[in-house]
Amino acid sequence: MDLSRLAELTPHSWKSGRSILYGSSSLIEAMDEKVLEQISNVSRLPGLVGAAMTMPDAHWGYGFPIGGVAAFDAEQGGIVSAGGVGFDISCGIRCLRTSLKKEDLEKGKARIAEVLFRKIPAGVGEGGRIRVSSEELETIMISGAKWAVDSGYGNAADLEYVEERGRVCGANPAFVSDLAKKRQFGEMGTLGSGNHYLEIQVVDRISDPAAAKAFGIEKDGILVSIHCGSRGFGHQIGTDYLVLLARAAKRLGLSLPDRELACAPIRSPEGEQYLGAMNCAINVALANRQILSHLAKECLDAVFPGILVETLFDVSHNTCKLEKHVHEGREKMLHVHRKGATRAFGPNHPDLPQRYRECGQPVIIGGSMGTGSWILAGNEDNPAFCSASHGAGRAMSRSRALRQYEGRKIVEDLAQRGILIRTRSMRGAAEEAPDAYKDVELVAEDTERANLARRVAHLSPSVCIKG
DNA sequence: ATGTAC
Repeated sequence: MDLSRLAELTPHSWKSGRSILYGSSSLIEAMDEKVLEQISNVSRLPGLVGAAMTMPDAHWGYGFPIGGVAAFDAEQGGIVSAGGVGFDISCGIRCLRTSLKKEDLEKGKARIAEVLFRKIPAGVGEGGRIRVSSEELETIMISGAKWAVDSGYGNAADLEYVEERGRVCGANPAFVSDLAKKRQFGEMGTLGSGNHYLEIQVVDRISDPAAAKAFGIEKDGILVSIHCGSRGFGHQIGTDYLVLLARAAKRLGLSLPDRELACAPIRSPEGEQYLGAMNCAINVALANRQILSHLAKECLDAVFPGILVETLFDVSHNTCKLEKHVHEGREKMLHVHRKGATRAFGPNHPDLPQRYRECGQPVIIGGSMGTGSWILAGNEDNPAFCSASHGAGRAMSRSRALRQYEGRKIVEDLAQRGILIRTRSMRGAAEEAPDAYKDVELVAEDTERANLARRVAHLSPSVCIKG
């Protein structure tokens, strides 16, 4: 991206019209011009409050850039957009802390890789062993991770450390198509494909000891991170509502800068229907990660008997949420779209569990396959409607990565470095090559320098089950 | 992201 088109606000934020791009000049320069074009389009949608923003890990997406944040006010004709949430609704990361230490893991590393690979359903169309009835699915849509806990997957203590305590309000199954429901019956408790993974990680650097203590992590400790979403269910809702919202925009005469930005006023039948369906998908994703956490725990217990596994936190990064924010000195209820962006509540936020009230919400930046990840903590004066980066962010398209890399070689190279990848798709491994992503170190550093969140601990991968 | 593509 050509920096001369942007006004430098700070060394880590750049402005163009009503858009703000967060990140240092090197990350912004490396971004596709499309990111600026897309976020500028978003900034012209009705009812936007403040600026449309991109996080340091942003890249080109469908309509909205991935790494995009935009808040809309229903009282000012604000809109909701399916492209502003993404197809994988409520995709996110569940992070588990364990009582295991680095040296204990080494002894059982190959074994846990095999057990996880056998037990965690992963890959395109890979169904799980769990079958739910249509009545159960209705309950899942309303109760999210709470349904999973009530059904024996995990325990109530987990829910305390899941965004919205495992269940969002406003879910309305009546607005979900039969096709979306049908696609989910066999997919509860499955990882999916693409950038999804289940990874065992070693805490190898602590940069904020106080927050690390609150998060219950220490150097050489072992964490498990599960990155996945709402599978075919959310995808189908996204597909269904792109059509419906485009029709609504046309009917209401909204002029859209890009047809991929199909949207409708929050206060319109279609807007309300989308939000009702999207909230069902959030709950499905939260239930999915709860089940997967339980399965992972069973695997860990089989290989490391007596291991303690607790939920550190569960963050979604593809959502639209109604939240209270202070803008220009006034309190407002806003619909905040975060597409490939993590919510990052700061210290003293009333929605945080007591344990994290003082240090702020755990913010997870999931790295690419074989590279590191970061855990950060939310700041009280976050400038982006309490949002932060969600991952390394792609630097290269999937098709280009596929041309450039060979999956098997990527997996072998990582094995040489002691990182065990288990996948059913070598094509996926090529698409997910570490170098097809931005440098997660730069993303985490810029996230901190832009005041979006502050770094707490660096994690390095040890075992990774890829979708 | 996706029972991977109108």
